[in-house]
Amino acid sequence: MPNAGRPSFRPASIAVESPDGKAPRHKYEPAQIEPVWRSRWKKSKLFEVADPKPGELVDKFYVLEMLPYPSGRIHMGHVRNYSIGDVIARFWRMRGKHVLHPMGWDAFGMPAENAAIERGRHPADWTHENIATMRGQLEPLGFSYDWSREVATCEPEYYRWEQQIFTRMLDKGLAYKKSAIANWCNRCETVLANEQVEDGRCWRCGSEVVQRELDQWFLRITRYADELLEGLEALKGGWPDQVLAMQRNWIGKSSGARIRFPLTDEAKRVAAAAVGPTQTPSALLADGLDVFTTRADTVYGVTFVTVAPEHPLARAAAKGGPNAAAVAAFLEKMAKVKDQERASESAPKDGVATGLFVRHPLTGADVPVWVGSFVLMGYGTGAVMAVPAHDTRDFAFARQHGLPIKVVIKPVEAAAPVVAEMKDATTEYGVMLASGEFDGLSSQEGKKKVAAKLASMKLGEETVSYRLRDWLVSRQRYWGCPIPVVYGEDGAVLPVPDSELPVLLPRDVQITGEGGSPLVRHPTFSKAKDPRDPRKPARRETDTFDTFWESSWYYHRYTSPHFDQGPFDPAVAGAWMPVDQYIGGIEHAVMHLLYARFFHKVLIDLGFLPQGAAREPFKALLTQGMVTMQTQFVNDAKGMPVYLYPEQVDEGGKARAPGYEGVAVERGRVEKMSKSKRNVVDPDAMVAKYGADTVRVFMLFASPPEAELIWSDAGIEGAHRFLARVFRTIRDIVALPKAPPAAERSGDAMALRRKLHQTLQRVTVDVGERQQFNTAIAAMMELVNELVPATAKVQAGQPSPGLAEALRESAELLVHMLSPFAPHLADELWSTMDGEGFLLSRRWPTVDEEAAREDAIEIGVQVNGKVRGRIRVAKDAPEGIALALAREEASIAAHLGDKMPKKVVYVAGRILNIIV
RNA sequence: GCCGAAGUGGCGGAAUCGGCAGACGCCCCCGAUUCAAAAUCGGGUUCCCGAAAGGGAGUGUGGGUUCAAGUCCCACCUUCGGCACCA
Repeated sequence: MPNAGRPSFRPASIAVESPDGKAPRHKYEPAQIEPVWRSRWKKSKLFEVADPKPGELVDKFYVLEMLPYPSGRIHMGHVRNYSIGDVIARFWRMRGKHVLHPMGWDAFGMPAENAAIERGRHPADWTHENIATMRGQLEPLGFSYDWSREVATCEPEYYRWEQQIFTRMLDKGLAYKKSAIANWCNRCETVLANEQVEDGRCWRCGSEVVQRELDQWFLRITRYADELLEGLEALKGGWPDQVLAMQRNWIGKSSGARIRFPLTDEAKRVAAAAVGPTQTPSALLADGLDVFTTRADTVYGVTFVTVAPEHPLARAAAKGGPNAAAVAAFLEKMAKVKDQERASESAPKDGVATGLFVRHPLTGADVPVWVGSFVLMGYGTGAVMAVPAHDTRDFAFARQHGLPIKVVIKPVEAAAPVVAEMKDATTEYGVMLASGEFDGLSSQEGKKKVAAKLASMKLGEETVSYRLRDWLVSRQRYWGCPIPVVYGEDGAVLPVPDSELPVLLPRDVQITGEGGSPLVRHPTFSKAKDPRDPRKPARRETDTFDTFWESSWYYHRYTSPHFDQGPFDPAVAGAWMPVDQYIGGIEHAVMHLLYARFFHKVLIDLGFLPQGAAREPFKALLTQGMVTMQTQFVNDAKGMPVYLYPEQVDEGGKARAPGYEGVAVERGRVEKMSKSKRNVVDPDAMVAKYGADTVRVFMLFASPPEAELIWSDAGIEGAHRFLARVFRTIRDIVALPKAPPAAERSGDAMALRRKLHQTLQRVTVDVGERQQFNTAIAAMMELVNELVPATAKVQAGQPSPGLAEALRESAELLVHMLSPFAPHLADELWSTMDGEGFLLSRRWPTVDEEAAREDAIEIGVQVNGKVRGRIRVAKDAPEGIALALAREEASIAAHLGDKMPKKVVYVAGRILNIIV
């Protein structure tokens, strides 16, 4: 973009006369500078970006920060996230990219409902107020958002489209209903979120939480399991390896075999009796008990079979099996224990015998069926064949319950273990034994052959299993997007037709936290008409969507936020997508990012996006760490900690809180900033005190983006001092008398230019490639540390040809480099040097490689691996020269003595190591 | 428990590909400036021994590979993130 014709702006800062009447001084007053520049940016619509026109070749760059939940006030974690995003957005715009940088609100969610319960506020009012407050808090930080694209997900203009997407998913079989377990409080008659369960009790009334089955909506994300897994390959390099690993493990693909153990007659009878005459038996029990195993080679070592407490056979055994009472008691006990604890390896291997038997598919032997705490219904088939000799958990279970152990694998070059002497299972691959026709085969071979044999008997097959489960999207809550379905009198599940969308969330509800979802109790909401025949009544679905739904597609909506013919304009979305840089907390590494990836693929497959669109929505991902701070507390009469806000502690470490005045404050651990621990710093107060630029620079300087950031008041002072130093120094440079151009450059001038261009090089790489903003700022600090004495030298009139020009060049390049970090200050300083327009509209400066070049560098010289001195040599000096120089160095010669070097290791430009 | 990270001076951190540990900032100390203070400017600042020159130790712990390890390998400890209804 050419800069011609742009007006220059007047500086907003005012010169202050010093009281002694000497030269006017300039004081860095952010409060004077920042509002002026923000209003100039706004007036010129600097941050609004036009959509690429069809067919136009645009070098676009989509920078996206995870949209916030409007919880009430902005916290430092948001400020950090958005400061990182803003540096990236501004940097790439200066690099000539056409940048999209939007912001919005993830406005549905539980806290709004909790506020309604606790304070009687309507969730809609509470949410809208919070959005207004938080938008107001973001404004003074000077982020370069295109606010004309703002989105709030609780608006019908937004959620109507996710209703439409849902009906399309329903058509394709991607959405379905099945029974699932939820936390249930009998007293409040309501479903509880996991975080609302404290020690197995309801957080509100304290009564015991039970597991209850409900018919719920699921999305078939498992259909995309393979693609979600394989897609990770394409993200290598752009996404952190750790996130890719977490997603890979979450999907948890494992290859193995499904093996069917036929039921004995008695087991069949018990199973049939339990399901009753009208219901068909579960698919899991149709012709036998299916297990999933990755070790088909150990099938001859099966001594029992373990099923999950939720397994249909366990249920049946509890109702009518030979050991029904004990099984029923066990099932009741397990209903109160979370999967996480049940599956833990150190957990007791609780279990109970069902008294039922199945037949071994190859030997025909009767195998007892047990119910085990560690078997999870959600994985595989909810049943495992137990091979205690070769599986750690089965081994522990067998020992605990006195079940037989049978060795069927031996190491290749050792004898088979003796059962009586075994202390643990031997899980390594080896050679099969005591396995009939398979004896002598390797584990790898055996797995295939066993599976093939079972397949020929129609009692098994090779298969893959995923840890990933289908996504449960139903919530029995009010403040969410209504699921657009009605149920006909005949029980038919009927999607709401497009013409009747959106299904509006009614405003007139009673929110008490008791008696189930407010939508169920609403007088008219659930009363609907049958779309097939409007004369017939139908019952409307009262569940709402999981709020991960909204955040799974919002990044598309930003591309055409006002489009009213569909969720987004496919052409515009196609032009902007994929997101080039996504930035957010590491806590979203698995769920949000997996759901969003899934949605993006579904949107393409449903035709909402062009078929040829890139199948991964986020090309690059930056996961930032949390903002933490020391907690401080005093002890109350019972010795319990009473946490204090930072402002409740005076400099002497004494409390100022009511009731605890003057009490010595104890310092607790450093924890994530949270209201409950009161270790919070209000962004507003910091901006008021130091200015937005200082807050931004500190956030970026204090830690690398992916690491935890520990807030410190002293640290922010340092950031402020740096900016004040930049301000003063550049004003001093601008005020220098103009000298005629020097014909030659002094050593000082060359050294300064070298530092300048090396700094530009470092900042360019640190921001553009490494995304290490702390080191970029450190580099600029180093430059300023050299500008200060150089400026003083010129001010003092000491001759140094070319230095004044080098200083001017430095000032000019520095404001460009600094502008993504401290945009208000940079534009202000730019205006004092008669710069045109805004820095954001200018091009990022180019490194003068010649000026940056370093001819001689210092390298360390080691004697026997210990550094004994340093020499200054050319970067590519040959070994002979380096060695000769080293010998001349007294400190090195002293260590060498007259010993002959045994070996010399020389890496040019890095190290010289002499071994004697 | 499982999956993924992190651990470096008094503090936040730097060291980009195995090559000078501690860049930059904070704190603290000394000096200049000032009637004085703040601010600013200059200097010092890993620890131990030493007056100094210099020497020794040192990147969570224990081992290993290497001419050379904060960086690679093995084991362990501690802290943090996620674990499917918090977002």
